[in-house]
Parts: sequence; structure tokens; C-alpha cells
Amino acid sequence: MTAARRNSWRDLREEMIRRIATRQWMPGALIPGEEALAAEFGAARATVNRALQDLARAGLVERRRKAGTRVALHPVREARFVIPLVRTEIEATGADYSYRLLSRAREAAPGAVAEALGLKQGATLLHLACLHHAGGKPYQFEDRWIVLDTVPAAATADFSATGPNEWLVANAPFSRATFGFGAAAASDEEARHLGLAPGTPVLVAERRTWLADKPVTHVRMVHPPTHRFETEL
Amino acid sequence: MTAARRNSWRDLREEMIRRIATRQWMPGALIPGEEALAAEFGAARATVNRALQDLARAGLVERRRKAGTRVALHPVREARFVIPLVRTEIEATGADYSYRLLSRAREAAPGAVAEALGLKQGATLLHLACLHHAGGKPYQFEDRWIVLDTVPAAATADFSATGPNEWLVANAPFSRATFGFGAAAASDEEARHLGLAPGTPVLVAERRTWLADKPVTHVRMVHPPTHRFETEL
DNA sequence: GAGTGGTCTAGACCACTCA
DNA sequence: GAGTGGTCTAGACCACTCC
Repeated sequence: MTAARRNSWRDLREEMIRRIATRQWMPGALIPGEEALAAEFGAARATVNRALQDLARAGLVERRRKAGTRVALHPVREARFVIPLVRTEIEATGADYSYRLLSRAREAAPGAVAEALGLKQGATLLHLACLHHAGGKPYQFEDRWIVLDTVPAAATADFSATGPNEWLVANAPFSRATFGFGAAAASDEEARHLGLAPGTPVLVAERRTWLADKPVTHVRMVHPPTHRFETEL
Repeated sequence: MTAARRNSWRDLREEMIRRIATRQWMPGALIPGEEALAAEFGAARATVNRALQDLARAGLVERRRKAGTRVALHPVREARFVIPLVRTEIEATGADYSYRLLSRAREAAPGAVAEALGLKQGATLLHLACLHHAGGKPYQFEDRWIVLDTVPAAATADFSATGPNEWLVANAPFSRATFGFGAAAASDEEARHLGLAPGTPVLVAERRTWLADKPVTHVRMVHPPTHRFETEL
């Protein structure tokens, strides 16, 4: 067949993006309803709907029942970062990966950690400090807290060979997670392990997970300032 | 079955997540095909498909034609950050927003900027420095380069009242973008405008956009170390 | 109340990939 | 070649909002 059957939802989406980019559909303007577009493109309404939903997810249009669909005034495009395992991430670059467990103990969670996980102050958690190397150079310092009430098996798990990271993804499912980035000055401990001067700027990523409202883990991942999280939109 | 009319694709997704979380569907295991699930849930295959596609997008399962759908071994969940306009972002918190243009000039792009955009070294771009305040306190220092060959209208645009940010989203569509996070020590200029001591750790976000292979803009957004990019997965 | 998007169904064909 | 996901269609009803 020829151009006739080129009406996949991706084709529709592409055409809609073109109309928005060329300002044939002006920012803030109402665009035709799904029924009208379906008629124009010679497609089913479900197909038009799929294309429009994708544009809405990308932030190019805003949709409201009864009000209709309009081109977003401020295209709020989203950045999607994939957060792989450290090991996977490093091996993907072709560099050698090595892991070392620095310490392991049951300790009272610091106030900030307890608060982030919604635990009462002073709760006792499993605390691990780990170091990940890429190509022989320090790559990430991992400061992890695991809630043993939620993941009792972690108490007897062996984290000396593989990181808690990998153990958890295989043994502790979660239903909700938060993720955040920030910058900070390296603490003495972080600086020592990463081979930096104390106070050096470091990139900090934090992740917390829950399984059905029960906190699972909190991890603070510290990277040298040369590190970049990059993504394509 | 429970067969009330509560078989929306979200309900199916929730049940599937539960099965993965309870390891009723083990990591790496093949799960039933769409047809079988549709029969079991008493739903149309399209509905099952919608739920499964959503799980795949979230990284919980991996799908391949003929091979079927299996629970992801390493739940490579992705973090999605919405990158709104600074103004929108600040106003959403209820704080007052104010903007100031610090400088504007045509200059040769620094090597790093030219390289990131794929321009030849020494290309002349429009260079803007701006400062965004939230609630009277410095929030973001914006160091922007605009490619006038791609966006000639920027040469005569007035950036004294509203930021290049807002002007660009309304006047310069793009088809590709990259986004990245990193940590750095504040330069003297950045520190001065953000009210920090030089060398203080700052969170740096960079964004570059292209319109059909022609570079549009490069922006470096510098935040005080108190700043956090947070997201829910 | 009425209009628009959100979703479900049933059936069909296609496209990819594995054996 | 055959099995599985990917997508399209046509029709229907529902849910939310705006007037």
C-alpha cells in the first residue's frame, strides 16, 4: 500500500507536532475535537485519542473534559532519567566495575533519614556504607539504610560480594519511590573515600522506596563533581 | 470473579503490580499472554494491553513480540522530572517571582558551548545572563547562549521584562533536546549573583535544544546547594 | 444540561521474532 | 512457520466540567 495506510497514531502525532511547531495551531489555542480530527485524518477516534494522550504526557497540549484540548502555553517537557544499577551503568561504559563494603551495622537512623521514610525518630535500621569503583577510580559512595521490619531477610544477607543495591532489586519489591538530585559539599568521610578534598562539591542523588506504605530503604549516592546525569528528551 | 464494572486498565495494572510485588510473578519469569489475561480478568485484550504497556513504560516488565512478557530482572525504573519554566516553578510554590537581565551581548561561544551545540569554535552567539529570584532570594542564575542563525528574531527581542526562557518557548520550537545535571563549585560571577561564597557547591542543570539539526540554544542554570530536584516514580 | 475527553469492547490484521 | 505483542476500527457508555 501507499501513503493511504500511513495513519498510525505515531503518524498522527507527528503531524500534530508539526502543526504546533509551525504555529498552525497557536500556543494557547483550542484545537479541533477528537471526532473532528478523526474525520479529517480518516482514522478512528481511538487512534486520535492515543496520539493526543501522548502529546499531553509530553506536555505539548493540555486536555480537559468539556473544555477540549489546547496547545500548551508553556511546553512543560519532561526529562526522563533511567536509573540503572551502578554496576550496569559502569559496565555499559566498558569500564571495570568493583565494589567494596565499607561498614555494616544496626544503628539509629539519623533524623533526616527517619523523617524521609516516615519513621519515628531513633528507629533502628541496618546501615551500610559501600564504595563503587569504575576503571579503578572511585565512582560512587553509597550510604544506605534498610528497614529490617519491612525486609527482615536483609539482616542475614551477605553484602560483601554484591551491593545492597542488587540484593534489594532481586529481593525487595517496592510500590512507590521518590528520587531527588542535589549538590553538597563532601563530608570528611565521603571525601576520603572518593579521593577528594573535604568540602569539594559533590553530586548527591537520593532514593527512597516503600512497599505498600511500609518504608523499605533510603539511599544517598554521592558522586564526584565530574559526574553528570545526562538524558535526551 | 469479582467482575463488578471495576475492570479499568488501572485496576488491572494495580493487580499486576501486586502480583509482581508478592512474587506471585517472579522476577525474570514469563507471565501469561494478553489473551489469557484478558480471559482471566474478564476484560478485552486492548485493556490488558494498555495496562501492560504502562508497566513496560515504568520498567516493571519487558515485552517482546513472540517472546512474550516477563517481569524485569532489574527494575530499571525511570525518573521523570518535569522541567517547567522557572517562573511557573516558583509561582507554584506561592513565592513571589522576579527576574532581572544582567547582561546581553554578541560574543564568541566558549569552546564547551560550541562543542555541545555542534558549532565550530568561535561562532558568534547571543549571550544573556539572567537572575531569577523567589521570595526575594536568589533562586537561579541563568547563563544562556542563543544561535541567531537559527532564531534570528532573538536578535531584536526584548529580554528585559521577561526571560529568554519564556520568549523561546513561545517563539522557538525545537525537535530535540538534551538535559543534564551536575555539581560544581560556584564561579566568582555565579557566587556573587547568588549571594554565595565563591567555590560553594552549586547544582548545575544544562539544557540544549535543536530544531531539525540546527542548534537553537544552550543554557546553564545554576542553583544554590539548598536546591533539590525531586520526583516521584 | 450538554459537550468533550476517558475508557471499554470485540474483532481484525499486521509486524516482529523465535524456533 | 507460528506465536505474541502492536495497532487500528467502529461503536458505545461513562465521567468530568463548564455554562
